[in-house]
Amino acid sequence: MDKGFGLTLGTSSSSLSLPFFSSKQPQPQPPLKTSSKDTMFSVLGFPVNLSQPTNMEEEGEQNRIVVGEVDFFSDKNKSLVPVEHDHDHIHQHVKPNIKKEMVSVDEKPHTSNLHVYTGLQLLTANTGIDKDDGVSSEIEDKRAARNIELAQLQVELQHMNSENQKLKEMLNHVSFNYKALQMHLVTLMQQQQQEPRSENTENNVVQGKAHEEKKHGVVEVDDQVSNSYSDERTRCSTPQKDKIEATTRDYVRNANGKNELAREESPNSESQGWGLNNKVQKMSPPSVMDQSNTEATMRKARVSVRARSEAPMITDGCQWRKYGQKIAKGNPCPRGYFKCTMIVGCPVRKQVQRCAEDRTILITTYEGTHNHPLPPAAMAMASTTSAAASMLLSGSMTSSDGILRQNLLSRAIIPCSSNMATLSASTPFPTVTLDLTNNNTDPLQFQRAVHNPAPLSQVPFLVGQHPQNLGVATPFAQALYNQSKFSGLQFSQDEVGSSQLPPQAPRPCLQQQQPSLADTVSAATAVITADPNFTAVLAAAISSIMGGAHANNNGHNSNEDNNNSNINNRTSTLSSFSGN
DNA sequence: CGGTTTTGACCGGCGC
DNA sequence: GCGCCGGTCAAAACCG
Repeated sequence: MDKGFGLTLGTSSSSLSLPFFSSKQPQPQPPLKTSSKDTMFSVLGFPVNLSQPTNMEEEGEQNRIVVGEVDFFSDKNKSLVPVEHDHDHIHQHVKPNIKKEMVSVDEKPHTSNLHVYTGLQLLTANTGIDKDDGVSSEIEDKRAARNIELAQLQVELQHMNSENQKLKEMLNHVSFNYKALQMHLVTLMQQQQQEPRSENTENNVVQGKAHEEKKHGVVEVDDQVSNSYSDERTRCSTPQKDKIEATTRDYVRNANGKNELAREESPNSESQGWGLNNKVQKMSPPSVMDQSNTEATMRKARVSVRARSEAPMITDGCQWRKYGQKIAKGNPCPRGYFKCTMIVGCPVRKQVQRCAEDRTILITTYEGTHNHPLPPAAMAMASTTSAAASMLLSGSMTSSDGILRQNLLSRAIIPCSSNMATLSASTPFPTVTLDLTNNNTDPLQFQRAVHNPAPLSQVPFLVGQHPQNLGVATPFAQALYNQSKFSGLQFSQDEVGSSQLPPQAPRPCLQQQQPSLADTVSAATAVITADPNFTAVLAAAISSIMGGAHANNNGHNSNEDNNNSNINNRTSTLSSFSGN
């Protein structure tokens, strides 16, 4: 049964005075009225009163619509089409109005003729007018599907909006926590500045040493970190005169415009970014020694990387300036000294020297933490060295749990710990040595070769028999992998060419593994990142370290700060790692 | 010409 | 106290 629906188009005050025509025959139209049965809505901007079935007429397969005195029908496309009998009339009297109103409709955001027709369709559905016509029902199905799709999109949009809102809230929460922690840190620092350093003074008395960084003109106070190492790395006390002289020298050099020297002469300048007054620190040693001492220790902590490279220096993304070269004892190869020149005042330095036993091995030792933003290419290595240094320090506490935590982290990062990297607390500076050469089966051996003193203790640190696993599973390894990519070393034959190697040079073991290494690295990355437990385990390990650091560094908020910052470093590296 | 490298000198720690 | 050694400085040389 064909059913149409009648529409009465009118204004709020009166019906449209449009000539009436009908496809069939003119029928008297009732005046615009709104009854309880009527449904008012808008078509093309006109208020439309749906009054059924008074104006409904039979129109074959088409839906007959009577708009005011104008008779319309809805064609297959649901377009409102006046009946064709009087086109001139339509064009003359109706079409202009319709066009005008359609334009006005289209100009409305999110409003279109489709909506109008959809409204009609919905009205059709709401009014219970069925169309059992096959074509119309097909169209209806399509439109229904479209409506469903639209509804789904709207739901999805709402969902995304709510999710976005949640993310905003999370961001605000994190920002708030960050600010709160920052405030807490500042408060603790201020409190500590006011407290007498009785604890460390007692330590100094007990040890009979008041450690002073003579060259820096700053007293270095022993803390747990320095206690944990041999006395080799502690400095004998010097009279106040030396400090004054050193400080005076700094100021003289400052007057000479040697900014770099001024920075170099004072490790405290590393704290300038934290808003601490360099001069005040020099003049009031006890109050700020925790941070300066920690930073000094951080600067002393080193990360040594062994990698095969024919290049004079591996590319790690940072800019370096060579400031010296020495022939070290026991190694005919000169050792180059480099400073980071990314910004003036960056405390990071590195030493580059070829291994005496195997000159294809390049030993790069990093020292310090960058105090400036790093390019992405340098991020991995910088965060790795920083994390390594802080890990070294956090694990070097006097309490045994330092080692415990260290192992925990290492095992969390690399479950199958082995001998790829070693940690030495016996050298003058605590050093983490990472071997990428895959040559040494005995890390202690090369450790002794690199560091003259025999290790008092070697903490089995990270890493697997398989450097492939190392390559991505740790921040270290990620950085090393990147580093090798940067320097074009062993990990890919395509990236640097093996032509850099002298023909007579024996192929490194790792290089023989090159073809499979990159693939293995990718596979390992996929496997590890696919493991949901990995992040959890790592987070637990970091939390453990942080908790332990808090316990151990009770009252030593500079260490806490370092730990926090380094946790950030680890996290950033982890993020980049996870992003692979 | 400005930045970088080279290289001899210098400094401080440490062992004898 | 002296010498050795690692690390740094700074003037000169070099380079783009």
